[in-house]
Amino acid sequence: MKQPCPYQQALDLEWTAILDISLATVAERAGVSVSTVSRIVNGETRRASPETVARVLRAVEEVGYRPNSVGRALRTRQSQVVAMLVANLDNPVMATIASSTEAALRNAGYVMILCDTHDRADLQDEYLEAMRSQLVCGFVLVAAVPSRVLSKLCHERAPLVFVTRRSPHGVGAFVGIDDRAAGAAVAECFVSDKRQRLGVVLPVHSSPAAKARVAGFADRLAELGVDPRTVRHEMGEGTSHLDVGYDAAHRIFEAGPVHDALFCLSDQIAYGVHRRARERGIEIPEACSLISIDGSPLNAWIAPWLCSIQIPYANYGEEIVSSLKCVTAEETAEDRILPIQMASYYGPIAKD
Amino acid sequence: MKQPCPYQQALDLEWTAILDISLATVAERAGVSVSTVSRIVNGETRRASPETVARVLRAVEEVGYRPNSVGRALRTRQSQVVAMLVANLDNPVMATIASSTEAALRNAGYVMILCDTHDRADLQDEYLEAMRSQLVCGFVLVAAVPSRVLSKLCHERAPLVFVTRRSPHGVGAFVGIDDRAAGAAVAECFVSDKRQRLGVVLPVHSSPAAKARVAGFADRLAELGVDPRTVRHEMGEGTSHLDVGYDAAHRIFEAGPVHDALFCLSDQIAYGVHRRARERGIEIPEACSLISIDGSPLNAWIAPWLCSIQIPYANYGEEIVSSLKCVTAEETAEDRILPIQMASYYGPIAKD
DNA sequence: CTGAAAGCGCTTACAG
DNA sequence: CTGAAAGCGCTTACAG
Repeated sequence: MKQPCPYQQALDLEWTAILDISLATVAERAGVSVSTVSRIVNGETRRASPETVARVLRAVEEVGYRPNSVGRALRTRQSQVVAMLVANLDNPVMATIASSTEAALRNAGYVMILCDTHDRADLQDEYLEAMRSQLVCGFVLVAAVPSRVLSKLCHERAPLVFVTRRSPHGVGAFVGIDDRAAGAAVAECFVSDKRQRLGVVLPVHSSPAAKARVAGFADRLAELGVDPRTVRHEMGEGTSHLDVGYDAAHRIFEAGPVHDALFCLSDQIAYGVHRRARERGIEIPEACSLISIDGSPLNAWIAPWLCSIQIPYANYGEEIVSSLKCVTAEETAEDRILPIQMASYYGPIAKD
Repeated sequence: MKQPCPYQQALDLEWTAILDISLATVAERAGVSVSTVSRIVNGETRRASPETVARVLRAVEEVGYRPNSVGRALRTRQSQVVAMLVANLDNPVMATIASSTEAALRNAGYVMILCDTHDRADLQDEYLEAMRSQLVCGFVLVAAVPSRVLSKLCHERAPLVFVTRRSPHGVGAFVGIDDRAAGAAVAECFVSDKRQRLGVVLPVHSSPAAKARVAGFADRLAELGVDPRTVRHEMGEGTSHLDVGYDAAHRIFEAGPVHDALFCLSDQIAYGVHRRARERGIEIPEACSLISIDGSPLNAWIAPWLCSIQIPYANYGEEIVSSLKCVTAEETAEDRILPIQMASYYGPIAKD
């Protein structure tokens, strides 16, 4: 039988000792069994007499009882912890998704373990194993890469939600946008702006999502009567998209402003292109307009020269959590495709 | 006695069932007791015969055993999880700190639960309670506010590390910069640039750290022969520092460019001021130079007009983890004051 | 060198 | 309406 360690015995050195206010402590104080206390603190109040309920709740109050999540997790074989694996936390887009997911999880009663996989399959696997051993109740993967453990989890029908990039192993829920449509929207913009000498700036190694954006762009251009073969595709090297844009633009601007419009696959790429243009003395957007995808709120403040398709990253959190609830309940979660919106160049704030 | 559930019995519906590869499974396979397996997987190999060790390790390999962190945490009353409470994840500074801390924790064998307190004392308390019930082995608080539970933890000598802002209750380790020195560095800049009509842009509600920056600025100005009373202090309203800068600059620029240099307490405030200047047609930095504190790497890309004291946020993670190790080991952790560095306006990248 | 046993805090059939 | 008991997976004195 457990010997509850009374409050006073807590050593200065053992700060966790104070958590020794367990069900047993409450039970002893209320003069009932731990079973009864457990039921009552879990809201199973109708199966107990009103007096007992009152007595237990008072005891809970008096000793300041807080349930131990670890004990419960071990018993139920499931915690209230969700694992969030992100390819690159330094990327503001992923940081925004992480932030909104954290808030949505909290509202739903969960907490989030956040892991940065640095886009590496080995780290992703390491984290997936570690998270499973934490008995997490679900996995959220932002921009996942294919990997051994991930494939295993997919086949075990683990509760997985993929964000931004679809499951590399075919199974799992998805939250994101219609990447082809986003590319198409950019094409429409260029054509309605009567831009003639078009270019696309993309990373050397691009994900399926990135490829879909480019394909949607090209297809819509063709539909609008522009031969996609006249469009220049310039790939940039670099770990961050900032570098990618900067690197690609180096070649693009070599011969001066021969292009009058560039499709940048992300805001960060556009920032990189812009820096190069600045250093080359090319006016943006006058000499060459830039359209990207992301629509960071920061653009209104420090990148007013950028036109960007807006992706509602701040709303991803609640969609992710809804999706997670579906997959946890073994329901087949349909894809959640969020709406995108064209953003214009930024003038003064409206209220001004 | 436990009945290990063999691999094959795992239902499709119960994906966690696969974790039923426990010490008992390994023990059975290796023909030894769980005690022995436990010791060996924990590296206690010299107390066992070489043959046993080999047999156990082979069994571990064969069944694909991974220790269950929850079982261990319950038993040892301590997990390998660290709680990170951040005042505002949307703030890029805090996102960078979170990101670097995640990496440092991983290298040290920990994982991080990330919580966004939105600068609210009630949420901070809620999270602190929840994290304690997860048996986290330490707390990292970025820009903590005073609160009931935090005060309790401080007095219990819980393993606490405070980042950016010192402990509001006096006890706990600290990682950050010398805020007075940062303010003083800005003052030196202004004086050596021969700026005459100075201003400070700060939030209406400023933390002790913010006040220290302003005080350091004023004191150094006085030492350099500038009467601090000639400096205008303009406070801006807003939840984000972007709004703060934008709001304050509305009044600052009302009468045109009467100031030739503004000290912005953070990069975000500077962005807000810059947007207002742009809308007013005031040239930055020609008509009015801006110096801020933070030195975000993004400045080089999209805010070349900004001069900013650089704080090494990307190095905070390892300092935080070192500090955490001290406080966990009950050593008295001294403050860790990181060096700051003046950043200049950004020209082309050097290699270019 | 190895194992039986106790127990971390919790939940949940089951019996009464 | 309530409680005794088993057990989640692990660690760790203790005995042999």
